[in-house]
Amino acid sequence: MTIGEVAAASGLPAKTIRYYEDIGLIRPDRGANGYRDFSETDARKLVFLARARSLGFSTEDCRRLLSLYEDRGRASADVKRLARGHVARITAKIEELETMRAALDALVAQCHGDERPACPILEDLAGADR
Amino acid sequence: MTIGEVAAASGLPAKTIRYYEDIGLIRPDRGANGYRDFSETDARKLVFLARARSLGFSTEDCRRLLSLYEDRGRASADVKRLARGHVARITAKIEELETMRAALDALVAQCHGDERPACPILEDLAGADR
DNA sequence: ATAAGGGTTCCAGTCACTGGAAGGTCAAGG
DNA sequence: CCTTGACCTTCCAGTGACTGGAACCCTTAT
Repeated sequence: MTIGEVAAASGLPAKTIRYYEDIGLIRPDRGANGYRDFSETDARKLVFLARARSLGFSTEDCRRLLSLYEDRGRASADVKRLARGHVARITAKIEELETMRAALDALVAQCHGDERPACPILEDLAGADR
Repeated sequence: MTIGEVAAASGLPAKTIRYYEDIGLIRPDRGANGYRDFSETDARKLVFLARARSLGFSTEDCRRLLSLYEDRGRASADVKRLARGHVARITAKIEELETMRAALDALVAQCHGDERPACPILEDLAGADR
C-alpha cells in the first residue's frame, strides 16, 4: 500500500504517518522507486495509533501500547496501569479547566458588558482584591 | 526594580518575564548597566499577566486584555466578549476530555488487569469492533 | 583577589504535528 | 514522445509558551 492508501484507511494525514516513521512508531518497507510500501500490519498499527491518539495518549504512551500490543506474552495489568495513569492525567486537566471556568463564569456574570469602562473582569486580573 | 524583584512580586519566573518582553507584552526600561528596570506599572502588568495566564488566557488574549486594561475609554462589552470566547474554548476542551475519559473508563473497567495477555483496551485500540 | 549571587544574551529543546518548497515517479491522454 | 496531474520524496521552518543551559557581565562582601 502507498502512504495515500494507508492515510485513507487509517484517517491519518500522510504527513503524520511520515512523522510516525520519523519517531520510530512504524517502519514501512520501501519500494524500488523509493516510495513507502505499507504492509497490512503497518496499516493495522496506524489504525491503532489513530485510535490511541484520539483517546489522548501521548506518542510515548502509544509506543508502549504498541509494544504491548505486539507482545503476545504481555500482562493486561501493564496496559491497565498505563491507561489508569492516563485517565488520572485527564482528570487532573479537567479539574484544572473547571476551576478556571468557574472563576471566569463568576467574573463574566458580574460584568455589565455595556459601553462603559467599569469592568470586574479587568479589576480581578489587576489583582483588585487578592 | 530588577527582574528578580518583579519575579518575586508577580510570582512569574524571570525567564518568563524576559519572554514577555521578547513578545512585546511589556517594555521595561534599562539601567546604565544594561539591567532591566521595572516600573510600578510594569510590575502591575506582570501581576495582571500572571493572573490572566492562570485563568488560561492565551498570550494573544493577554495582549488584548492588557490594551483594554490600559484603555480608559474601553467598553466592558469588549472584555466580556473576549472572556466569553475563552470560556467557550475551555468548555469545548472539557467536553473533549470528558469524552475521552468516559471511553477510557469503560475500557479500564473491562480489563482484568492481571498477568494474562487478553486485554479489551488493546482490542479496542486495534479496532476490534468499530 | 575572589567568590557568591545577581544580571545579560543567545541557542536549543519541548510536543505533535503542519505548511511549504523543490523535486522525483507514474499512468493517462493527445 | 510529450505533457499534465496526481501522486510520492526529502528537508526546513513554524506553532505556543515557555524552559534549560552555556557563556559572559555587574555588584557586593569577604
